[in-house]
Amino acid sequence: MIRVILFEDNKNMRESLSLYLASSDGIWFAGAFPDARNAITSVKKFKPDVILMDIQMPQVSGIEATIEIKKVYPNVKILIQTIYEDDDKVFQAICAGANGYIIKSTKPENYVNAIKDVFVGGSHLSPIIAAKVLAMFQHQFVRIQPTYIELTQREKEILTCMVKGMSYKMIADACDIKFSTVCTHIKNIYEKLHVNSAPEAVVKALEMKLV
Amino acid sequence: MIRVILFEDNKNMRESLSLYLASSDGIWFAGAFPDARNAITSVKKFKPDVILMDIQMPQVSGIEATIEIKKVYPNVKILIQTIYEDDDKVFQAICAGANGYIIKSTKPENYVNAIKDVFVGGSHLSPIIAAKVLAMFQHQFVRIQPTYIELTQREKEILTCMVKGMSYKMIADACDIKFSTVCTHIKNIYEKLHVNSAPEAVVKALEMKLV
DNA sequence: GGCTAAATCCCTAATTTTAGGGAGTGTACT
DNA sequence: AGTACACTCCCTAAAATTAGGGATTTAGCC
Repeated sequence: MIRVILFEDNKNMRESLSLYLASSDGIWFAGAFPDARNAITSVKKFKPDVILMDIQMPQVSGIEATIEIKKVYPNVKILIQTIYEDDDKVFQAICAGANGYIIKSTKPENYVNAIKDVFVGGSHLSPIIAAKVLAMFQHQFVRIQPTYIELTQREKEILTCMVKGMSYKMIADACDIKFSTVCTHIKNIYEKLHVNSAPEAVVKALEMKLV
Repeated sequence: MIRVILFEDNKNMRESLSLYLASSDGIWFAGAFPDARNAITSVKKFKPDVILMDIQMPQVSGIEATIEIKKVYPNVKILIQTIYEDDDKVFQAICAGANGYIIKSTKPENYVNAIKDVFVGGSHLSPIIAAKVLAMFQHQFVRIQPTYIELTQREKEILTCMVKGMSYKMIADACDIKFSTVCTHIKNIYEKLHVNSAPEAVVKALEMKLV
């Protein structure tokens, strides 16, 4: 049996969800709360395996509650359930440590599926949310290089050293070349990247993921 | 009806999946292929809405095929189905533009659910995969600040200017303070961040997401 | 062979940054 | 009333970076 508690400010929603969960196989519904002000004590008292958490609640938001609970009970699974599907909320929820994110419009059996998924260590994301997460993920990692910049092997090597915060002298040592050669390379790098200083070059290198 | 094609090198798997999909409601199964060498021409010919793609295939991997197909047909939905659940494969698949990732052990009806999810613009991730994605996501974005560093408002402002590649003089102008004050602030910043140069400070600022 | 690009080296001089030091103002908290 | 801290400013001098210029060697390509 999976012990579940619910945080949800909307009375109707809270009562109907409670009823549904209480009558679901494999779920032991331990309690429902209209706000998350005493979330920690509730968790301590009811020892849930999975928490269903609304985002929009008076006093303490579901995001804040998630952060607090995860700090003290990192193994409790938290399933966000909300009507919000904007990037920011999704982003915050994930960063807070949520184990799943389902939108409220889903069929009630999806709640049970999601609870079972997160209980065994998986995550459950509604398709719309999953799409958002993947999009954010790609945006983060896929290299966008509109202006294709060609740095030579040596130049990349030296740029990498600069990113590490090394001085010209240290770079010369590390690459086993003369100080003056480092100067030359860096001059060329600046020209190729259209920058005029080390910090600028470093920022550009990082954002273009050249190194 | 959702037009679906399948890339899968394992004969048994290919045939049983084909059978199952061909008999599923709402799905028009258009074809199955043992490798992805002519993926583009197959897509052109069969005009699928959704492609089921294995990762491990001879000649051309499912990841490579995904990249190629997405380049030409960005609107075709690609659903990765594989036995691999290691971080690297998941990561690559997502970066390649996959719209979903399901592991082969799932029940056949999950295939149909996933196909329907991606067809309407959502994404579908198996719980284990979703958990991995969320973990990677958190790892990327959650600020790990073991050494809690407090920069004052002004210091953050100046650090931001440095990240933009501005010189001391430009910063002084921008913040409407004297050059010497900029020096003082930067000295303090270096002390707080335990660095000795502008590039280092910039890198640290970015990786600690202080700015 | 001639050409090009990468990589190496050197010089000078201007400019910028960094490392010391000290010092005054205002605000907020105790 | 006193203290702490953020913010401001100044000075000097050493160190590092940037901007010019030019030069050689090696390797690959036509």
